[in-house]
Amino acid sequence: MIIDLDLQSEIPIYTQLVQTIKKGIALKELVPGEALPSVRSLAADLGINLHTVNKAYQLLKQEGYVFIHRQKGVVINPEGVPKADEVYVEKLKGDLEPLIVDAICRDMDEERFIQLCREQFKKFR
Amino acid sequence: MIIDLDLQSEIPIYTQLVQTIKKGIALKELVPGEALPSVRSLAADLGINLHTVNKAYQLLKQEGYVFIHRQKGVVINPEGVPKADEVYVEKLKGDLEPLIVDAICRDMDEERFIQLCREQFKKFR
DNA sequence: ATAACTGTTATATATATAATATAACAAATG
DNA sequence: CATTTGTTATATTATATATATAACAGTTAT
Repeated sequence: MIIDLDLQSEIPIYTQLVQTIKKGIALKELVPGEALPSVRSLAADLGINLHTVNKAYQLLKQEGYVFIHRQKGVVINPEGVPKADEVYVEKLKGDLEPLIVDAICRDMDEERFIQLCREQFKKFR
Repeated sequence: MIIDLDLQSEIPIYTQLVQTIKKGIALKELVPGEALPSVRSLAADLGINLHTVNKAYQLLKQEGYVFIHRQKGVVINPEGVPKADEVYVEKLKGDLEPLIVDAICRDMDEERFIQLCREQFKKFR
């Protein structure tokens, strides 16, 4: 799995890590039950601090993406990622709003916006 | 125009301000050519610092949402907000990706996602 | 003219976040 | 017994956020 970080980005490194791992799951490059590298080895591979990796893992755990076994390691949730529930949908609506507000202000057609979404979805099939 | 800020939010105040003003434009509560409050009066109304308001206005200016006349004031771009161009579309794709990655990981149906987008669009018609 | 108002610039401070550097701990594994 | 796991703790640096004051240079209204 390729993880290319942009250390100059305004997006925190741990956020980039979280997104990359989620993308790996969406692409099925990472499957339920699969072990992730230890915080130390991944940090060494990426040339970053182990606490930065740990923070990413903790966030993934909090969202139900991974299980963390104290003396074993980090594993993609064997049950699969928790399904979309009401809390998640409300959060998604809140995240979508500013994107759609921008699109409307810039006079982008609803159907064009939808088309962009469909193209993104297509990348994961 | 109602601006309710959440000072405890992890979202910076100036970002909340930018989003609220953009939403006002999308809802046509704010129209091209319309003057916005001065940095001082808006800051006083909201109980925040004038530099926080100024930062929001500068970002809106940078994105072409407003014009700032040095000794006159801030005005919604009379020409209207710049249309969606290629740069914008690329940025939108990048902003959509993490939302769609999450949706896919949580096994949300593409059509359900689209449906949520359409509902958001409906709020602005 | 003068006072009040505009955005702008400058300086300083306080707080929080992000990232790093070390070190040590407890439990499991080789 | 040494190594590896995540965890916890402490400290430091840098940056972002927000505030507080003050002053400046034009513009507008009185």
